[in-house]
This record gives sequence, structure tokens and C-alpha cells, in this order.
Amino acid sequence: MVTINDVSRRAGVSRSTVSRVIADNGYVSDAKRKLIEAAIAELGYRPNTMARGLRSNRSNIIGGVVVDVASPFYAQMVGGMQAAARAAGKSVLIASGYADQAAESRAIIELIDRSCDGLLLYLENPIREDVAEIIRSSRTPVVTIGGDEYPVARAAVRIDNYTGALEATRHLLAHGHRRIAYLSGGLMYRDTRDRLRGIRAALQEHGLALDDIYVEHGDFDERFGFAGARRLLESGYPATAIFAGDDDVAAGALLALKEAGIRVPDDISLMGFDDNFHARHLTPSLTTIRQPVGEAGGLAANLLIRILAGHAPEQAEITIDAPLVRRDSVGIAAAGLRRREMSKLAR
Amino acid sequence: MVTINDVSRRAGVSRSTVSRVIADNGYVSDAKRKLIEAAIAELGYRPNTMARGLRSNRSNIIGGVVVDVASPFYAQMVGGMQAAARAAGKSVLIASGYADQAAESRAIIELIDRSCDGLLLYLENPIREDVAEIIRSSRTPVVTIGGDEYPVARAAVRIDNYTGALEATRHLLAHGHRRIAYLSGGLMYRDTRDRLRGIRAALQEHGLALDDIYVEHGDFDERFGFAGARRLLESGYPATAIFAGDDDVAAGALLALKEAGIRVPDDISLMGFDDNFHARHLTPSLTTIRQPVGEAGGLAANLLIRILAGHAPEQAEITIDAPLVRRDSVGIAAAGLRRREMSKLAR
DNA sequence: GTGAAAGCGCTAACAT
DNA sequence: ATGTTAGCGCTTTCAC
Repeated sequence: MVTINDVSRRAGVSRSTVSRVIADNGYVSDAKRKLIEAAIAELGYRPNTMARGLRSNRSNIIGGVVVDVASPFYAQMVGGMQAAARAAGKSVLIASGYADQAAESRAIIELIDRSCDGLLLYLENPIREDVAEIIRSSRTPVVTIGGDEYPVARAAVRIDNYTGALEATRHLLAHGHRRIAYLSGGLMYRDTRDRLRGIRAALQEHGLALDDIYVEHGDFDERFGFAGARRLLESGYPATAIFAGDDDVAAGALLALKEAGIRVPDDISLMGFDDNFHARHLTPSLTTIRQPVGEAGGLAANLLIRILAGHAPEQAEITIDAPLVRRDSVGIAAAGLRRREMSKLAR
Repeated sequence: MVTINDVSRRAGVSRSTVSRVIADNGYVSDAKRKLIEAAIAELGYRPNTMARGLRSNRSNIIGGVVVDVASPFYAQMVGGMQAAARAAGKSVLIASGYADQAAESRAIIELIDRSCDGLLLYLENPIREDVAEIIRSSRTPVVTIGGDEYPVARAAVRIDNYTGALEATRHLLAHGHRRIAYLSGGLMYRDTRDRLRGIRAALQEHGLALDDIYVEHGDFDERFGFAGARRLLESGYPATAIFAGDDDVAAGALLALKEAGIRVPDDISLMGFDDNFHARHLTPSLTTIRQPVGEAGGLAANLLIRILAGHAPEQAEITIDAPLVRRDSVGIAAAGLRRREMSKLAR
């Protein structure tokens, strides 16, 4: 193994000087720098990251916690983080929190113990106080993505769920929909609450309130979409549009509607949220709100990199637009689900 | 910061004894172990991974290279790696190779420089000789997933593309299809060649050769599927089934067929490969071959963990089945694309 | 501008 | 079964 000693000997200088060259800090004369660079190239020297890390207390690794790397949504976010980190010569170590507070806590502690220079956190739970204390005492800067206010965060990237839901609802209203069914996520999530505010604001513009539409809460998954849509049909509520909590919920709802012989968007319109991987592939292709997750991951990483470089970011909170993506699942409001159509549901 | 010195002082033992407890190697009396564990808990001691790594030359980090973490296919693979690693108390550091030899080389070197204990490699290119030399001289064990034979690999996990394609083709043949169009991937990939062998074997069982069907090569993406399907329709070849190189290609082909007013599976059947995230969501849902990528990632990680623990794996090469997933896009062979249907294509 | 010296926190011979 | 000792490869004062 080639060490800094070999390089210094070969170049005829001291280790300190070599160190100054590879870490690019301190003054080194051009002549010696050239000599050292040549020695490095000839010997194929690559600095030992462990030794550097131990001594300097920096690893050039950024830690990231997402809900689950295996899911396309978070994979894209991780992709954004990695691209930004790579551009700054850093790597990203990822741990999954699985929307579970204990797992999230373990993930954070592990990343800190791995000497991550900073943390990118997408959590589904508040940070446990003992974990917050570990973060503080290790003086690890944190940038959060989405979610609540975290007291340990030095900066935050947020996706504008409020305006996203507002625009989605306006889009439905503009197509004449008044009887809307919202298959919402759980109220424990800030995203859910933000979206609900957006929906309320849009309804208000038409003199409507949240009570005037159909709202049901459940999980952000296909099963809820399927079951929720069936319950809606059975309820007799004459919906002309379903606004799904996310694209998975939309996919489930679509399935239930198809099974009941109800056509989208002819009989009922369907709006999603996320612009997930399959949104384009549904039939009809799904009109939805795009959450720019890759961009969010990249922005958060860049924010953290600035902080690590000693530049406090000029804005500690960045909010990204969640734009409407018009596809084929929303149309002009039909008469609403009529009794005849609902009768198809008879088991 | 709490160090091993603080713990040893608190417990009234030497640092070595504490080290033996945290590394769980060597003999320590029950009495002292209890004392030490108590001291660790009271002080909230967490070992410094850099110092351990520097001294012991092990990091408990496994390095993984995939084509692109941001894509659902590889995200699932990474998920499998992480789950297996976590169960063994290790983390996974991921780098993307973007199917580019220079990027793959950089990724591998970076992971080695980060003192990864071992490497999990899913590559699209041969390993450059200088990189192979770095791997060898660092004595880092490598487990590959898919792809070619890599001389540096200590073990390999492979997905049985041959049998997958064989079964897929048999399934089409069993449904009466004889005029099949295969929209294949590029011949530089081993996977492609394996699948072609599988198709040939299945055809042979019915007295057919590869020359008896329609084959076109392109990229593994939706665009190729769309363009390839259009070219097929224009060619006048009376296909009763399209076998797509993967599910993305299938999605593109499906779009082209729909635009041409050709129904699946009534007018033509469609077979995919991968069982990617959107396969279920297509209409009709896609009959395809499932590549168990999460499982492959997990098995590879476990193989590597065994090697790292000093147990040479009993089998250096594991092949996983790629089973047929029957959905709705394959039906009984119709008359084939007739002239009338092809005329719909007129621009 | 450069070198000498002192460790970062830990592990692994070796001795007992 | 436990302690003593000697570094791992690097960075960073501090002199000069």
C-alpha cells in the first residue's frame, strides 16, 4: 500500500507538504507541488480516507435518511442527492427509516457514527429527544426535506403541497366538478394537512367548504384507494371526481371503478398526487400533481454542501413548486354517479 | 466526546479489555464485561468508526455499484442489499455506474478508497484492467450480480434469463403464437444473448428457428418499444404476439398499438420482461417474466458477508429463477395483424 | 514556504 | 483473562 510517506520520500519533501497538496490548503511552491503531483501519479497514491477522517474529523460522506430506498419515489430523491454530492466530490450513505421512529432513530445514529459530515433527513416522525441530543452534541448539520419543523435542522427543503392541492382542486372545479371525493392520507402527516388547506382554499373560491365534499382518510397505498373508492360508490354520494391522496391511491381507485364498469373520465374524473412512476402508464393516463423529488433531494444536498463549506445559506427554507400535470383522467363533470351505475356494484 | 479511555477509566479496566467487549472478540470475564457494559451505557459511549477502521482495516461498510439508484429496478436491488447488510450489522454505500465504463471505474475506486470491506457489483461493462488491479491489490472481495464473467469476482449471483425467456416463449407458443416479434435489447449484453438462446430453444421444441420469427434490436426503453412496434406494423409481418425486451419496451409498444387501434390481447398478444413497477398498472396488465432483483441484491450481500466472515461460500455462483407472471396481455393467437388493421397506420 | 513533532481513537501482538 | 505497548496514515500546530 502506498502511503503519504512513500510520496514524500519520492518527491523529496516532508509529509506535511504532501498533505498540503492533497488537501489543497496552505502554501506550497509551484516547484514542489509539481514534484509531489508527479510522485503521486507515478506511485498511484490514493489517500487513506480512514486516516484522514480520524485526524480531521471529516469524511466527505453525507448521510441520508429516506423512508425506503427500494421505493421509486425515494429512489429518485436519493438519485438527486447523489448527483449533487458527486458534483461536490462527496458520497452519500443512505439508510432507510421505514416510517418507524425507532428505525429512523437508529438510522440517524448510525450515520452520525459513520462520521457523516452532515445529514439529509426525510422523516415521517418527530426526532426523538435523545437522538436530537446526539445530533447536537456531534455538531452535525442537518437539512430536512418535507415533513414537520425539526428543531435540529439548519435548513429545510419543502415541496409546496398547499399550492399543489390548491391547483389540483381548482383544475377540478374549472372542469365543473362540485361533488368531489377526496381520499386523503392520514392527518398525522404535515403533507396531508397542507393539502387539505389547499383544497379548502380552492373550494372557498367557489363558495364551498370542506364539509361540502366527501373526505375519507386512509393510508397512502393502492389498497386504500380500492377500498375507499368502493365505499364511495356504496355511499351513494354522487361524486363527479375523485381526488386521490397519491398516485398509488389513484391506481387502486381506478381499479375499483373499472371493476364497477365506471369509465374514467367519462363517468367520473380522477386526480392523483406525486406523478409517480406509473402515473403515465395508467389507462387513462393520470392527471396529477408532480412532486419534484429528485430536485428536492438535489437542492437539499446543495444546501448542506454550502453549510459544510461554511457558507450559511442565504435562505434556510426553500419551497419547491408542485405543478399540475394534465393528462387524460380529468374531464368535464358528468351528471355524477347515477343510481344505475351504482347498481353495478351489487354483489 | 466519549472515548474508549473514558470507558476504561470508569469501569476500572484497561482499554484493551473494553476493546475486546465492543469488538466481541477475545476472552473477557463476566464480571468485567458487566462493568464495562454498564460504563458504556452510563457514558453513552459509541465507538469511533474512523479510528476502528484505520486500525483494523475494516469498516463494516459494503460498497455497491448499480446502473442507477434512481431507477425503480435498481432501487429494489439496493433495498435487498441493505436489508441483508443491516441484518449483519453492516451498511451499504451505493454508487451509480450509469452503464458507462468510466463512471463504473470511478465508482469502484471510490468505494475501495472509502475502505469498503467488500463490493457488490452490477455492471454493464467489463472491468477495466487498471481497476481490476486496484481491486486485487486492495484484496477487496467482490460479488457480482448478473452480467458477464468477471475475473475479480469471488462469487456471482445470476438471474436465469435463459429459462425466463424459454418459459415466456413457451407460453406464447402454447397460446398458438407462431408469428412472434421479438423487440430485443442490444447484443453487447449477456442478458440479451441468454434470452435469445432461451427463445431459440423454445422455438426449436416446435420445429422453429430464430429466423422464423421477427427480431429487432434496440435499447431497453419505451422509445424503442414505440418505434419498434410501429416499424413492425409497417413491415407487414403478420405478428400475433410481441415479446418485448423489457417492460419499458412493452409499455412503448403498447402505446403504439393503442394508437393504431390494435387491441391487446385480442388482436395481438404482448409479453414483457422484468416485472417492473408499472407492469401491473398497464391496461391490459402485462404478462411478463419477473426478475427478482431485490432477492438478487440480498443473496449477493449475504454471499459477500459470508466471504467477509472467512467462510468461502459453498457455491460461488447462484442462479435465481425468473418466473412467468401471467396477467392479461397474452391471449390465444388471433389471425395476425391483417391488412385492414395495418391500414389504420396510414399517416 | 517548509519540516518536525504530536497525536486523532482505536486494535492487536505480546507479555504476564 | 487482562494489561502494556506500539503503531494504523494522516493533519495540524508550531517553529524556523
